[in-house]
Amino acid sequence: MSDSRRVATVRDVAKLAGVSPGTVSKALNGVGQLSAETRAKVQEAAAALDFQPNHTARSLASGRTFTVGVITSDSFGRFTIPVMLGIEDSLAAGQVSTMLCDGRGDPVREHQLMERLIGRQVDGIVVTGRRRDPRQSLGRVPVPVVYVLSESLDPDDLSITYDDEHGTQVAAHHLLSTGRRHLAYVGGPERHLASRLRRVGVERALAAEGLELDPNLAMYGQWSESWGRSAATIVLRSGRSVDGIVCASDQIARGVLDGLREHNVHVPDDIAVVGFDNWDVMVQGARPLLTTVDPHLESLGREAATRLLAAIQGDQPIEGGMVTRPCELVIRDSA
Amino acid sequence: MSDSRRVATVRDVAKLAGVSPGTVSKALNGVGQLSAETRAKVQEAAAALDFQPNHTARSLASGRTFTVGVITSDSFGRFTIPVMLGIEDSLAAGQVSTMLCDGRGDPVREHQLMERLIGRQVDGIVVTGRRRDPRQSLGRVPVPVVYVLSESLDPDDLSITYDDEHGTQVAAHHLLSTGRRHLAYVGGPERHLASRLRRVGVERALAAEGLELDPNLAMYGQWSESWGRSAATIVLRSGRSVDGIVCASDQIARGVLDGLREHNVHVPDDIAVVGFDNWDVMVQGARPLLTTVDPHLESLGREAATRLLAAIQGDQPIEGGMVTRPCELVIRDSA
DNA sequence: GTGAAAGCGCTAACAG
DNA sequence: CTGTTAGCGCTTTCAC
Repeated sequence: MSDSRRVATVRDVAKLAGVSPGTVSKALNGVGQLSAETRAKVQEAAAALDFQPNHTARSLASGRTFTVGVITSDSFGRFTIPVMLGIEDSLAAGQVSTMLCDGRGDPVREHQLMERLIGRQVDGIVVTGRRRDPRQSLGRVPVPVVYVLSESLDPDDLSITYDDEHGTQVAAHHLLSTGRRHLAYVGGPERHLASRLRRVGVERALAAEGLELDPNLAMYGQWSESWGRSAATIVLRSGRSVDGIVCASDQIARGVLDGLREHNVHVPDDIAVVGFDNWDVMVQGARPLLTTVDPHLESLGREAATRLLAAIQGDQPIEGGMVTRPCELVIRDSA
Repeated sequence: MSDSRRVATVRDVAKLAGVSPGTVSKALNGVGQLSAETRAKVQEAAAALDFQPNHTARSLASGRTFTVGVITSDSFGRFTIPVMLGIEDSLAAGQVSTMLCDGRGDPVREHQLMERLIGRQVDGIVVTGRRRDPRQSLGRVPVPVVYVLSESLDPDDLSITYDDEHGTQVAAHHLLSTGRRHLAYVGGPERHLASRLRRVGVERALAAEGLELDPNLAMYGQWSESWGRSAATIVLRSGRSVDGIVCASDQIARGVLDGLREHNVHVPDDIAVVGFDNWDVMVQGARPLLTTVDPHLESLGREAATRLLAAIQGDQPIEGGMVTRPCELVIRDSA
């Protein structure tokens, strides 16, 4: 379906309202000083003509496109989505739209995307990625940039992320405070920063009670359910009387849960289990419902966008550094 | 980090190359007739100045923004992502970017988004949604529109989607061709078109062999794992000697698998199970690995974008109707 | 082949 | 308070 009537411009509105185009602009944008009367007259005319300002022309004249670019290395995946929702949430109010690009984790491609976004005159850029591992900086960019989730290796960039260590620390603390004493940690691959940081969190919580994490019960593996199942078996066969397991992801936790059930171990009575991510699909499918750590990705996105907006409007320039937000433990039935 | 050197314009390039701005435009865009020599000179100058054309200005002058809007009702969810990947895939070649908006399934909001996109002068719009259920048309829009996944109720719109019925038909056919005779169907909510169509597919496949789907073995429930678990129990308690189960989603299938395992039923030897979606997370976590139907969402997105591009370039106007693409059975270990 | 000129639709600076 | 005047950076006739 297509409608080819020519669309109204400021000139048409001006003519109908009996004023000049400049006045129309001021009236509709609420800038400058105008009599309430004129303003009303213009608004009426605009409404009558169903006037929609031409965004492109506005951008060219004002130098702002009211668009921010988002470059992700997560292929629009599970981590990017909540971050995007947060970004949109805080941008929508300012009538700012986003342009999502998938860098596929390739620095060269990311750089091209950045240049393309710059060519499109975006007002700012958010860079986000799969997981926590630090990433290369985009380098010099003529507009403000904020990194979310994956921190930039350049300390002059602003990175906003969550606190892995704190997340598992809270999880382990919960286990300890409900009487568990012998904890195990089931991580993802050791090469992933998140795996290592989350282990430290468990150790911290134990240390606070004068306890230690048995190195044999601190394991690295994959980010998968099947690794979780294997890990459950390993824990049970270890001969150690484990009564609580902190997992580095909900997927792993689900595997652990399944593994334990197959060995007729009752959760949470015999062993309590905590996950990480608060990923609804995993959490809801798990039996019992999974107690897990929520990194609040959406609010990270919201914060990134808010900072970016402030920088764009010139209120507050971006200053480099790491912002690390706490996680929250969501208690359900597994611990 | 920020770099405030003024960026080069066509005028700068023109001056350096010793030609006029108009010539620069022609040389860089490969239009009109120019001597190879001049063209080279201009390209050299552009490179020397690291010239990046201002997209906004180009849009204003040419009337095309090389941007298409995508309105989804799926909150950037699981169904939108593959579709988006497909769209990007086919658009990227033409240097076209996308603007993703979340309509949250609210027709009013969707309409606002559409107007906003039109205000931003997008060249075309793709409308996509959660699942298959038909949706209201956006109505009159001054640019080409293509609906993907959720078909438009207006037959004058072009809708591209996959064939639910065919999907489960292929699944059931596979079960029958490997010797199963007594099939059950575990659907999602009956109010969802997909649930009903997928049931029909199973019936068709059975009919082709002179068999029927026992109404007691055709069930509707939820799109969840826990419903799948319940359904497995129902099937086993039915007293019917079921040897194959077609599920309306991978999540349901996973639940069915878990339910069967708990009753010590062996899959696929005792009962074979097929899912729907080919959703990696579910498929990989399932035991045994799930045989399932792939609706090829990505290629639907690709096709939608290709059609849209053709319409934008004026090659081929959008004509209304439904395009329904077949699904593909992906055989793994559960059937 | 190439240059000059007009203009896309809007905003912004400056008069009045 | 409001109108006029210049552009924003590019494309695109149309002369030459």
